[in-house]
Amino acid sequence: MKKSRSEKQQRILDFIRTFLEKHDYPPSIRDIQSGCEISSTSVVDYNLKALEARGLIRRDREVSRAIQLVGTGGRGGGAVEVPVVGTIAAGEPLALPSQEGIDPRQVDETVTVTQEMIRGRDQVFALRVRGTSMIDALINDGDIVLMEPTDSVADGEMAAVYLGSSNETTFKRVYREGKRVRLQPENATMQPFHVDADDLSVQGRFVGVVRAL
Amino acid sequence: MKKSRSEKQQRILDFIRTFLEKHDYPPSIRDIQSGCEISSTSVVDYNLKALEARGLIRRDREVSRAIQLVGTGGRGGGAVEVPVVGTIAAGEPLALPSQEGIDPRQVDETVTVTQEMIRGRDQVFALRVRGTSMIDALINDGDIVLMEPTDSVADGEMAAVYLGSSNETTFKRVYREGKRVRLQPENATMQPFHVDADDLSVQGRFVGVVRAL
DNA sequence: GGAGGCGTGGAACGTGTGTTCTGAATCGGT
DNA sequence: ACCGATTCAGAACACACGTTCCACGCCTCC
Repeated sequence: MKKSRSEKQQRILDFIRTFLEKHDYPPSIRDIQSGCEISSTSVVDYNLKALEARGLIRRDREVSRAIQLVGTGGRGGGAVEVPVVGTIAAGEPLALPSQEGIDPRQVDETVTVTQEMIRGRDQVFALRVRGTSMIDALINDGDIVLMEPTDSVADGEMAAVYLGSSNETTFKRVYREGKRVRLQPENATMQPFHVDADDLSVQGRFVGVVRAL
Repeated sequence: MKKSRSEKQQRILDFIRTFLEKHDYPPSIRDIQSGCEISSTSVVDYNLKALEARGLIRRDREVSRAIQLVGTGGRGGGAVEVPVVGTIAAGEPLALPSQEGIDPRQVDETVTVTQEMIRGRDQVFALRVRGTSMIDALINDGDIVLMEPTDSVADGEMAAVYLGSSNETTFKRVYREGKRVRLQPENATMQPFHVDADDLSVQGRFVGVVRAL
């Protein structure tokens, strides 16, 4: 009576999820055993190790109930971890990771935001802002902006744009003016400047800001 | 060397919160013991029972790590519901509920913020800001500010203050100047004004801001 | 058929962990 | 100063729990 390899593991995973939802603390090995009608604790341990190897959970050894879901957005709550992938400033280059599939585990810094801040948007990442060029848009030096990957924005939107000729990335409002594009700071003491539309590629659209406290 | 009754319990509560944030599972009694530098497990148990009696946590007996936060926002997962208790603006009165024991269930509107925004502070409430008098502090019309109840603030802090003679509440930076107090807007086009220190009572200290998207 | 890998059963071991008990220290009010 | 209530210290107990070990059935491949 063999079951497919992942079926039992999937069942364990679901049990952990519902248990977590119900109790707000993770189940013990023996909770899983009785909850999934498994005959032995060693079988549970065996499958938990497999799940950990697959990266679906994380465990702390020798600690009871030390099971953490890492698969579907951590815990079901209203909070989301967003990776801070770098710093953005006028006049400085910024290397962005590949747009798709940013792995939160590869980024050592993350910010926690509520789901309503990203409103269901996918692949949101975050950038630390350097400088006060967007101060009038209430974005200060040191703030963290949430960005949604895209390659085009509507007129007047705030976006992170890459300028090929000068190899730099900057954060401005973007206005199309024929074949040229106007990059407008939100700072009364700064002047807008214009670049060729072909020289510019949009990296991401502004979604929200998190104040650095 | 006696500490105030709730100080140790507050510390335990904060520790549980941060532990939960870091590990995604609740701490054991001995985790709390070492984390809060408490000498005995029985003391932890004693205070946990007190916290449970006050309704701030929930526990399952005979089960390890079965501590659930119920006080501020249910789950410890990083998101907290903060009640929006009113609107604050220069020149308009505002009725604040009793400082202590604001019941989130009595307020129909709440904002969801991450726990790191309130950093373990207790009794945080929120106010919707009307007007642009604090625009230079990056607080705009329509934004929601998080406030911590207090009756005194350090010089230069932003606070919600009530002026008895004019029966109004306003949100400004507060500077003591002898027997008078200077209320300083954060808007270059506005002038500060002064009130008698006796006429002023501090309602809450600025903790953070949530942008209205 | 034999070897090896994989999933399973059952049991035992060591320790992590909640609980409880006994006293002492501290606090608050009369 | 006295006394009850509260809080704290330290130890011990009982068991919940993660871990490990060994044996067995099942499958695949040579």
